[in-house]
Amino acid sequence: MTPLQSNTRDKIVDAAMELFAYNGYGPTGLSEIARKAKVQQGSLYHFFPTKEELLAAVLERRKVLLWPEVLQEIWDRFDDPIERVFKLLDQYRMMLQVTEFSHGCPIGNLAIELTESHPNSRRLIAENFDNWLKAVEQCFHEASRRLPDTADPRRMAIFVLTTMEGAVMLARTYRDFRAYDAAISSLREYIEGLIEAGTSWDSRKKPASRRGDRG
Amino acid sequence: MTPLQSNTRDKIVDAAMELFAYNGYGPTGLSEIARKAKVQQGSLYHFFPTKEELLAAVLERRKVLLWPEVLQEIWDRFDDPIERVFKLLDQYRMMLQVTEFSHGCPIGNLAIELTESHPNSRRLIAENFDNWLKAVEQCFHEASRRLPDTADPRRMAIFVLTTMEGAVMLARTYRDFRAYDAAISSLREYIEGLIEAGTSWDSRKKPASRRGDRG
DNA sequence: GTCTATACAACGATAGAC
DNA sequence: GTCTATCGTTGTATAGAC
Repeated sequence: MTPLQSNTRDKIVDAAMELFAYNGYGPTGLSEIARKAKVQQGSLYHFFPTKEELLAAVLERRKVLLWPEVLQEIWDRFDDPIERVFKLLDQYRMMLQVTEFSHGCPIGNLAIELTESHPNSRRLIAENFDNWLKAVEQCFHEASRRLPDTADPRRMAIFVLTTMEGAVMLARTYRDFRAYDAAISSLREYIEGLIEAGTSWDSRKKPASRRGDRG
Repeated sequence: MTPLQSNTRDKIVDAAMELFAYNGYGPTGLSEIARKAKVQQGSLYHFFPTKEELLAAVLERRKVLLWPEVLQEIWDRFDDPIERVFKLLDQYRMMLQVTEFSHGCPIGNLAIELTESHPNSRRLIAENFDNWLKAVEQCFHEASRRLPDTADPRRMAIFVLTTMEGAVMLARTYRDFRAYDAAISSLREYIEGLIEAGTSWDSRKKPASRRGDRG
């Protein structure tokens, strides 16, 4: 009912968001969140009766931040949709490098930690993945002129996401980029293979369907 | 110095292994482990002075179990190395199905939970990945006659692992197999594309026979 | 809406009898 | 090597004054 959003609430969500990404949800104590947010622990319970409601607010905020904090700069700087996808993968690589492998994918981390034990949060995690997938799917949709008719933008987006999540997991485990770079280069090979197939025997594409498929 | 391995120790490691896979390392209490193993909590500290030493024993045991519990049956039933890889991926799918998405990859879970906070265990987790990668790499090495010379078995194995880990993560989050199946089908498309490339412009490669042993 | 004090449970780890 | 009792800490959540 208050017309103005309380600043305290935002500080709490921001602090929790960072700590959940860094330490995980379970290991992060509410007192730690209050300390980092520089609010009193009582305020915390004023806005979020339970820890899991705070988690929900964090996951809602992550959904909002996908565009301004993850995609926007890349989308502004690069117009080519395929390039956008690989710049996005570069960005996760840079994040690993800058943080010395201490930050992984904040959504992927919570997915593994919480899907089983916190069914309510599972849905919000899925929505975060959904939005990410939609953005990447849109890239492949926009590049469809270069791709075979059989190429499925949604399926390609899923492949990009699974590769990224797996690659981040291995980079953090090995604390180097060998596996990460290997996975991304295979993904690139796959997508460039599709582009080749899409432009070679189909260079004047899109008028309608044509035969000529595999074999 | 005891010539005979204590049975109590094994019971503890087995119970801990299962609970760590199911609930994670942090959320699993030592009393819970003792209860499940049906030993007294004192015994636990007799064999493992700290919880992290028990974790190390669990991760060492996972390394030992890779062959008999994950690979052997598939390797026995299927000779074709490419088929072995995809049957392995099928097996993770079946595990998800049988456990109703409650079990993911036990190593991947611990990787994300512990790489940052438990540097000592990180090395053992990496060794588990290494052994898995070696087994899959060996498959692609054995199939090299069907693959282009440029194909790198190690890099392909990494791609299989990242895809599997990402696919398991999404399956558990969505609690259905749409993303899992999409990712695996893209991976299959990638690998079959390599096989096509390997046999088309190179069909008389490597003197050995390579004629229909599929199925 | 802020702040202090505290209830109540669970945790990892330890001591010491047997 | 087994078992019980318990220490000291930390966790989430609450109560109630202001």
